[in-house]
Amino acid sequence: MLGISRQTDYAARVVLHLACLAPGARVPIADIAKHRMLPLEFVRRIVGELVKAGILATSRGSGGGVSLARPADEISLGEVVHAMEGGISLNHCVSDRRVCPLAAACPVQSVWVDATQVLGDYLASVRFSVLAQRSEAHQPAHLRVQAIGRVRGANRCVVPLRPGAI
Amino acid sequence: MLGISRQTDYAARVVLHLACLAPGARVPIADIAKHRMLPLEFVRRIVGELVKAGILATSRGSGGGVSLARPADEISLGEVVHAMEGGISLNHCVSDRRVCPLAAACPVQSVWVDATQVLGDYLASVRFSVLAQRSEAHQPAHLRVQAIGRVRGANRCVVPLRPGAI
DNA sequence: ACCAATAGGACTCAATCGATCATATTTGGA
DNA sequence: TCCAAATATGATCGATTGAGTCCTATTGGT
Repeated sequence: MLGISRQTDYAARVVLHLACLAPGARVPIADIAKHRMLPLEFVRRIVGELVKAGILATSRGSGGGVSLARPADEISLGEVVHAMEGGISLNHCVSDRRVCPLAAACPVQSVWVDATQVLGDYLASVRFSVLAQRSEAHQPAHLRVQAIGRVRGANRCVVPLRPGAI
Repeated sequence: MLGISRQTDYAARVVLHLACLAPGARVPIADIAKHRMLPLEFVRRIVGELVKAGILATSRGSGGGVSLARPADEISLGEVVHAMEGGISLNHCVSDRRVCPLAAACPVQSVWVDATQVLGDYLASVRFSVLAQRSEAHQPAHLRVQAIGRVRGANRCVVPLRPGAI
């Protein structure tokens, strides 16, 4: 089946979870795994990848946790897919023409290129700020409250709350 | 890397090869593997899959070989991808919502559905008749001649030639 | 100084992918 | 009738990658 890996699926849910919280909120990985029903140890590795990609930021120690490295508005689903899958390239000849000796005369090559572009453009157009808004329509505010519960003095980092959010 | 498997790549080239020949032409698998520079034994298995999917037809015995099961105009790249990959479904929750307990409230699920649709529609719009025409622009007629060379009396099947071809 | 909470990184296990080999089966022609 | 030419099928195999687990390093609080 042509599709994303489990890791990418989970990664998207992790980022979505953080995007649903107050901007800059930091929560432990275990919280995310619990609320989104994901295997804890696996989420650890995924978070590591997303940190390397500059999408998430972490802090260790008591009171530490995970937060978005940038505003949710500046993170696209395409970026997460790119980070976890190592890129989108429907066929090898898309990223490197030389792998196929017949590429110069191959009419399919350009189709793979176009299809890759079509898919990539679509995913890049989906921003997590929009996804978070849609999510709120379904799940009132209880997820946001979870983050606020551990804000006080957490790891010497003042978490900026949304205006009006208790 | 998010992309098709090697099998699908090869399958597309096999179908393209046949689409470039005279309509209904039948050639041995070995010929295809040789001209398209593909591993012979692997092409055998791929052809088997494409036959099951109703895209190719084979005949055994001396003079046997492979041919398109339908006119190239009625075969799309999407169909080949579907046959080889077992479908296009960017995430499991696309083909079966129940695999994710949070699907009902998940704003990403609909994005995977849409992205799957976008990609599938594009690939379905690419027909091999068009690809074959583009190919001819690059490679004059030598591939077609290869097929004609073994047409006479082949497997008691009269191969219809394109008008004007030798 | 110690302890508990937390992320980071190494590691294991199994499934899948890509490719090959060996054998059986069918067909046309000498 | 027999042989050669072809595909069909199933077993096999190594390498890669996916999914999941365990141990170690770091940090903040008491």
